[in-house]
Amino acid sequence: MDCSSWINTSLDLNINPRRVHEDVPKEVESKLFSLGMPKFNVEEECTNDLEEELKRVTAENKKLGEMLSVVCENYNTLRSHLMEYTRKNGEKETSPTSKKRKSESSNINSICVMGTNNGNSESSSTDEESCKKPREETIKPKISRVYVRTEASDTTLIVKDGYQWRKYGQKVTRDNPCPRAYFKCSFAPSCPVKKKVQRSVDDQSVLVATYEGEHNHPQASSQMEATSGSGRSVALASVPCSASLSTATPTLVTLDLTKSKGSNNDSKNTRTKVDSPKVKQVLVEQMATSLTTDPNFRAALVAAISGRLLHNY
DNA sequence: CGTTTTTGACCAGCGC
DNA sequence: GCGCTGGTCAAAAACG
Repeated sequence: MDCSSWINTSLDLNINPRRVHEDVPKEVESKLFSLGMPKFNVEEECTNDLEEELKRVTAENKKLGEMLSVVCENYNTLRSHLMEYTRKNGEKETSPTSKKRKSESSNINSICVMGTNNGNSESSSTDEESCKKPREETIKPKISRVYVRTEASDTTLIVKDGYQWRKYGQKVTRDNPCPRAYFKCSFAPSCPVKKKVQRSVDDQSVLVATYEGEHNHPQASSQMEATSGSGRSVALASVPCSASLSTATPTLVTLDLTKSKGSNNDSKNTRTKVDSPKVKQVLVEQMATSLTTDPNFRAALVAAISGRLLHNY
């Protein structure tokens, strides 16, 4: 259920800013201050207060972490119940209104991605069970359904799945006020695959993508990166999901995006999951979000910048 | 200028 | 046969 549970995109940076501060000479400190950066306060009378504050914040952080894990656990339990329920409902669904939908519902294979579609979402809760299997394995039935969590404010009906799609229609359906978008695979002219994307009636932050048919060509994403200038269908399938920060010295901060994906995680199981291009994409987006929102990463940036300045002067 | 998106029109299946 | 609905087409607009 929770993709973040099988691969941790948080870098868990262990930066100690105080150590940086102690190494900064006064002239650099004043230059940093003139650049608008906060002046490092190393006065002794503040140290005790700061340590107390640090302890308090650490304890609070720990408590919040425990609460978060409980909430995630409950969420995952509820989600598994929901998936089980929808799966059973799908089996019962034998009397749709139209002939086309009859054939559609006969062999729908639901996949719940529930990841961040656009990288803006802070949600780290994903469907682990469904993430375990790459879509290529579950596309055997002609029709499959994928659920993708997006920002509720995001009005686009774009589901990034590594393929290149051309929108050919949009329609408001009776049972859902949100419009349904129709896409054809545009990577290969002969590819018969179609995709319908519509927001869920129950939860409008969830996009429901219904795939019809099978691709008769390899996934476009890796070739797209190299050959096409069109950035409309962005996929980062080939980017390894590895980032590391060296904190051995306060002056060195390294983002290692060149590591092979295998070296990132010992778990064989996890590696299999990461091999799915869709999962990779979600991971990369989650990692980008983690980086930009992680206060530790910001602290590391400050350390790196101050360290660089220290070297220059 | 080529490609993609938008959107109104059209078509086919279904229920009454 | 008629109306409703979902799906597709294609011309125009938008975009890079």
